[in-house]
Formats: sequence, structure tokens, C-alpha cells
Amino acid sequence: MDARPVNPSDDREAGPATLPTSADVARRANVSRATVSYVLNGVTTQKISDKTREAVRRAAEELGYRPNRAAQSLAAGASRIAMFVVPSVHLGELSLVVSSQLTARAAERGVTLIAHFQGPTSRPVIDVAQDLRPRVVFSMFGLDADTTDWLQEHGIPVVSLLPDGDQAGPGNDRSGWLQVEHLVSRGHARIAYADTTEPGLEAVARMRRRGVVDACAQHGLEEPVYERFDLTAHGAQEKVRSLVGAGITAVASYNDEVAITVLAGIRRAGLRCPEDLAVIGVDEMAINGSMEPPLSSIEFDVSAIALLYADALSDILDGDPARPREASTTRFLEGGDEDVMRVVVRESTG
Amino acid sequence: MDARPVNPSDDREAGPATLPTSADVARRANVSRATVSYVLNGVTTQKISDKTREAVRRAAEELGYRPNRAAQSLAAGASRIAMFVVPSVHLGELSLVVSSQLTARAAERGVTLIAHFQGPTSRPVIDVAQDLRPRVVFSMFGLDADTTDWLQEHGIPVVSLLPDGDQAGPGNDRSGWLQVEHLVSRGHARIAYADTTEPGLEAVARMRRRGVVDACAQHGLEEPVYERFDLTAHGAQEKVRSLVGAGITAVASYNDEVAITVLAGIRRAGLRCPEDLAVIGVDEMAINGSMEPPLSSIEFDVSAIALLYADALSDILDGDPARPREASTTRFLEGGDEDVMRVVVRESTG
DNA sequence: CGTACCGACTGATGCGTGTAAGTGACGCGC
DNA sequence: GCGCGTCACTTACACGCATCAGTCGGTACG
Repeated sequence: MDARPVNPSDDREAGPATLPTSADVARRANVSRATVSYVLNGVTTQKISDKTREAVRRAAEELGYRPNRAAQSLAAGASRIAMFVVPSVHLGELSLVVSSQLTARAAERGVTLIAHFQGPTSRPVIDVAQDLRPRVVFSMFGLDADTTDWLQEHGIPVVSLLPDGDQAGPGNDRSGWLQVEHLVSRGHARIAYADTTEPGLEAVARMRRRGVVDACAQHGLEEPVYERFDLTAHGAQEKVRSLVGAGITAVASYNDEVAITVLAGIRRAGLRCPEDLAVIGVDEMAINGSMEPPLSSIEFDVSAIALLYADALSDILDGDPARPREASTTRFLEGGDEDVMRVVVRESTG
Repeated sequence: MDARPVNPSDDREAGPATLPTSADVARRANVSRATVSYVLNGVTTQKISDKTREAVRRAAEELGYRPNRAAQSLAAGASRIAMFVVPSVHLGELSLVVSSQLTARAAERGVTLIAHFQGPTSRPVIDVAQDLRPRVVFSMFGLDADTTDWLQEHGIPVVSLLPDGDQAGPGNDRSGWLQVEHLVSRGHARIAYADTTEPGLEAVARMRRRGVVDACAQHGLEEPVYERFDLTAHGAQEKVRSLVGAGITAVASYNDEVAITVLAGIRRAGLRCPEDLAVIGVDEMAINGSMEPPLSSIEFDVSAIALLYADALSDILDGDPARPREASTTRFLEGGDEDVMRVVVRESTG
């Protein structure tokens, strides 16, 4: 019996339960600790008889053994933690569902996914990464350059759904494209882009706007008029009036919140939607159907997006550890762009 | 020089940077590793001269040394991780801001706060806790009984903002009380409660409803009529008509989303708000001012709530480690109930 | 002058795990 | 009968840190 310090208090008032270690499992199965480790990690370079294998598994099961991740990390020189950086943005349930599903998928691979909220009052990602030494960092949009550089230097791969607004490429947010395509299909030719005024969203906003601008160019329309709406609806009706006065017939909005603000502006200006001005948002909030008029939007297929992340995780875990350089570049999730988001049509776009 | 395996590739293509250890710091400062540890952890039981102290700090600084948390956890027998369980609920920015601020505050105390999203597709809290062995678990609402028990058994304290709906007590969500008090002050006497149909919110919903029911009883009103609205607004106008037909003059809603659905029902029933039916929500979403009519709500003071959590964290970290039993009970954050939320009055309640 | 004490450190050990290297038993060919 | 190769394990070490138990030089005390 080893001399682990034991709570001297009597049994009725048992202290915090001491968790079993692999040594406990080994004792119970009458094997060495190494054997336990080999069996439980499914090491193939080591022959273990089926009896022993079974005995170890049973002992572990009976004891409710869970490896101490800290010790594993220390021994392996790499943690089994993945980090999901959640933007300080209202993204509907997107972050939540993606994170939940990815957490489950990661757990199957023995990786614990933890979420970290980004925001002005929060902790820098680098700081957290230095503590946790995650195996991989997931983000929705690109991380800033300093963070990316640091992670790359330390061989930590980054997986982003989308690059930030400054980077071109096929991975760009297609929401703007879909908005414009839908509006064009409804006969609109003079389109405005309604941006948010909220700080911290610059990268996303730039990217979505870019999609709208590019799509307009593609369809031979003139560059969309740019306007910003703050969510208090302050001045919204004047802005709407001036857009309509300028001949604009449809507005593509940064997101549903902005679109709702535009709707309020239209009503208060005494105008009609969609007759005088059509509006479409992004995010497909649950309440869109309750708007006046009901709001068209772009919906994300959150499960599909979660799967993209999960596949990237598998790639990285299975990846050749001998080429960490290659793996440590940011990778963006493309593939099936069309499938990842779709237009939800309601009265606000006729 | 020790024989740590070194990347044999040449310098131009440096592999992942090897992070400095306390041994590196010790060498650089010409002291032992023990001294480094004492200095950097501010151990008071050990006398260290100011010169040495300074030398160690400088060496650590110059090397950019960060302790390996895994090793720390292993050696200390306790992790420096705290876990924040985020409900799978739209809570506005509440979770986000609280988590961000608490993360920062925890970091000051050397604790890394990680967020974990709860949800049907997610990983059980117990599972994650077994991996991370957090020092403390924060949640918004009470965790389920199994989880609470497991955490308690393992000496992990739980801090909740609010107990779940089944528990009475002063910590209960005051949002319902504030809604009713406001409606009563506007002359309403026949009140209905509009609940959500979304699964997973039962505990919160029960609690908020309870507040409304209790407040009505307190004010001598009859028990509020109970109705559920799903966010598709399906059947909302019929439900609204029947409420008005039954003499109801005001609706307290589970949250703003439900309230917005009720507003849509009122408009589509050809009725007026607030003349025929007043409505108030909870959460104070940014777009409330853009509703038709603008929606009254209950606003949370997120910073104040974040502070409550932070204080609880300090208590626990400073707490007497000799009485872990005591600390491992769930604690609820009360205190300054009035300050934590307030009514935002708009046209929907006159 | 012996020893008790104190300041300022250092050495050694253990935390729980992964894994390279070693060990004994057994079978096989010659 | 002996070397040799498997098989099925076990032993031993390393990971980076905290921390207890020394160590050593200097001073105070009797």
C-alpha cells in the first residue's frame, strides 16, 4: 500500500474523493503501470495478450479511472486541449452550436475543447494559449496578426471558418453574395449596404460588405451605397428617406439586428417595405418572422459548419507530427459554400 | 547543458519554439530551480534576498518564461483552472460579458477561466470536469443534481448566479417581480405570463415564472394566466385574442424574444399595444427600441453581475483550504438584487 | 569556545503519465 | 545444448514544477 496522504477524518465525513490513478488500475489488474498505459492508449507497437487487455479495461472501468490530463500533457509534451475562440459578436446560436458539437467530436478523439470569449474586457488569446498550450486553436474569423504569428511560431495550428476582411479568396463570407443574388432575382438594381456601428466587428463587417460589393460588380450593378445604422434606431428614418430619395430600392444589411433597425426606419419614415425599400439581413434570428414586415435573411447551416470544423480537427490530429510547420498555418474552411448558408425569403423582400 | 532533445533542423527553419522552463530561468539567474519557484510564486515562508529576487524576475522576464500549467497542476495536486458553464440559452450578451470579465479577473489571480457551452449535443459537465479538474465551477443557473453531487464529492465548489426554479429563496430571479411591479404601477391588474416553448430552458423559465406568480400574489392580484408562445409566431394572434377576451390587460414575458412574438400577435389580431394589451420582456435586447411599438424590458447590469462572480472567486481562492467541505457547497450570488437589474420603460407598457 | 539560531539558499523527492529499453520464458533450428 | 528470436511484459526514466528537508556561513548568547 503506498503512502499517499490520506484524509485522517473518519469515513462518515469523507474528504474530497481521491481520483484513481493508473497505478490503482495496475494493482487491481495485477499488471504494471506501463501495461495499463499501453492498453488504455491502444498502443500497437506493444503486444499485449487479450486476457491482460481485458483485465486492464475491466479494472479501469470498475475504478472509474480517468487519466490525469495534466500528467498526460506533461509527459507527452503536448496538451490534449483545443481552444475555440468565440467572437464578441451576436452570431445567433452559431458559436454555441458549433462549439457544442465540436466539443463532443473532440471528446471522442480524447481532446477537450474549451471556449474562450474574445472581447475588449477579456484576456488576450496569446495569454490563454500560453497557459493552456492548446493543440489547435479554432476561431470563427481570422485572429489578429500578432496572435496568428505567435501561434505559428509555437507550432499551434489555427482553423478559421473565414479569413478576415482584408484577405481575398474563395473562403470569403458568401452571405453578401447570397443577399445580392436574391435581391437581383427580385428585380432590384440599386442596392445599399447597411453596416453596423458596433465596435469589434470591423473584420466581419468588412468581409460581409466586400461580398455585397463584389456581387454587385459581378452583376453589373453600380457600387452599393454605404450607410451605417446604430441599433438605437437613432436617425434611422432620415437615413432611410435619403436612401429612397437617392433611388435605392433594396438594402442588404450586415446582420438581422441592423436590418430590423432599417425596418423601423422605414415605418417611421412613413414608407412601405418592400414596396418602397426591400430589406434582407444575415443570421436568421428566431424572431425574424415576427417583424413588421417579416424579415428575409441568410441562414447558416450550423451543423454543416460544425462538421467542417470537426473534419479539420481530425486532419490535424491524424496529421504527420513530423511536419508541424505545415500544420501550423492557418487553414480556412471552404467546401460546400452553397450548402453552408441559404436564403430565407419573407415579406421584407417581397 | 541538459540533454533535452533538440530539433536537428537548421536555424533558418526553426521548429516550434521550445518554451523556457524554470530551469532555464534558474541557470540564467545563477540560482537553483527551487529559488526560482519561491520567487515567482511569492512564497513568504522562504527568505530570499532582494538582489536574488530581482535577478530571478529579470531572468524570467528576459526569457519570457511562463510556467507550464500542466506541471504546476500535477505538482500542486490542484489545477489553476476555473470553469464557466454557459447555458444553451440566448441570454443576450450576459454570458459573454460575464465570462470575459471573469476571465480577466481570474487571470489576475493566476487562474485560467475556460468556458463550456452546455447543450443537448454538448459534452456533460462532469466529463469535462473530470478532464480539467477545475478548481471551481461557475454557472448562471443551478446545475443538475447529478453534476452538483459529483462536484461536491470531489471538493469542487460551484458558484451560481441563481438557483434553479425548484428552490425557493431570496436569490431567485427578480426579473418577474420587476415586471409585475412595473405593470402594477401602470394600473394593470389582470396579468398573463407568456412562456417560451424552447426546450432546455425549463429551469430558468420556471424561475422567472415563479417570480411573476409570487409578485402577483404579493400585490393581491389573481394568479397570472399562463400561455406559451413559440417564436415562429404560429398561432400568436389567436392566443392574444383569447387573452384580451379574458380581460387580460398586460403580459409579462419570459424574455424579449417571446415578448416580440406577442407583439406580432397583437398587431396581427388587429389590436393595439399598449392600449389593448401591454407587453414587457426580459433581457433588454439591443433592437427593443426598433420594435412596433418599442418594447419595455428588464435590463441586467452585466458588470455588476460579473463582479459578484469575481468576488466569489476571490473568496474561494482565499478560502481556508483546510475546510474544503464547506467550500464545496453550491453558493448563490445574491446581494444588491435591486442593483443587478432594472426596468427599461418604452411604449409597449405605455 | 561550544552551540543555538537565523538568513539565504540548494538538493532531493514526488505528482501521474508516456515510452524506450530491458528481462525472462518459451519455442525453434541446427 | 546453445544461440536466437518472439512474446508479453516490467523497469526505469523523463516531463516541469512545488516543496520539504537539509546545508552552510555568519552572528548572538551563555
